[in-house]
Amino acid sequence: MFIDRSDAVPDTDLDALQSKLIAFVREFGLHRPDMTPCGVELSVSQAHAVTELDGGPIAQSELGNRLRLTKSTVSRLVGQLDERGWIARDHGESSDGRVVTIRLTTAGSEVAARIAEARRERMHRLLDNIPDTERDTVLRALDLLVSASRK
Amino acid sequence: MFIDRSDAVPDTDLDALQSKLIAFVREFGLHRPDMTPCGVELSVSQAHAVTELDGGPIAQSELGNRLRLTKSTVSRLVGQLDERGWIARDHGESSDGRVVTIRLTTAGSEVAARIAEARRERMHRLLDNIPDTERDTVLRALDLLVSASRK
DNA sequence: GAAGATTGAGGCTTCAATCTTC
DNA sequence: GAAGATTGAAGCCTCAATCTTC
Repeated sequence: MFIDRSDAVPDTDLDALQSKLIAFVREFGLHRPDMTPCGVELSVSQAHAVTELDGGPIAQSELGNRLRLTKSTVSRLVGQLDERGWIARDHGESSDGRVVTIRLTTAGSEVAARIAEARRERMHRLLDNIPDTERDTVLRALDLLVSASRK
Repeated sequence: MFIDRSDAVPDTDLDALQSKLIAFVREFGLHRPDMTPCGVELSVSQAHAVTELDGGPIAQSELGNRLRLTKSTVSRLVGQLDERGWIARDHGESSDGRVVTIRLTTAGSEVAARIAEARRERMHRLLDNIPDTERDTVLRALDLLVSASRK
């Protein structure tokens, strides 16, 4: 009993995708969680969290869902952002007494703006190294990879 | 004094690339270094190392270069693989007494084969969710991203 | 009992300092 | 002094257990 894949993906494409994905992860430094992205003095997750919170206050659990992080990770992450004075924890926002709502402070919003600018800089450097005619290709390919990963 | 970018990349593309890249990192689980990839009981770096060593024996420093990992990380990584009996450290391979050569043991080669198969499975699931006509697009886009990251 | 949040223990990676060899 | 390798200290993330609230 075996799986028939004669009509599916050729092995050469599989090997190519593997090596290319690994190469990209390494080159872009995605295997360094505590690396300061874009030259800003914070971790990758802290940057993602602040960016996400810049869209408005959300529940701590929801932040975890969007960042794909565990409850414990989010708890400590939020604690760090709180110590830095970048976020505030509201405990009476929801009718549910268990949920903690996170919102950006004024200082936090300023950090979010700096992060956005720094990250835009890095993306700029990246896109500058890609031919104009290929940029749409890259953007669409990332869309395909994201949606394919979700399934 | 400001930078003129009228002929460069539009901001909409920058924002798009940012969010797409972040989304891909999260969806594909790239922010979890110790996650067992492809269902195999080892870390991401261990899997990468074994895969790299499957091409033949190399110096420990060279392994670090290919994996984009620090000397200390590689030292501990190699130590773990040695404890598991998957690699062997030769110390007289090179004429240089400082260099340590790493080679896969028989057990290590078997692990490499299992990893390759498991990763191929995952890539297969990923590619199956991408339309046939778009697969070349994705592969070329990854090439562009890797080379653009290197510069 | 289930869900949101927190805390303790352990793994992965980095930086800095140290040792050995060149 | 420079380069390869190792060890100590610290940050980030996960799992498991615990507490609170529903």
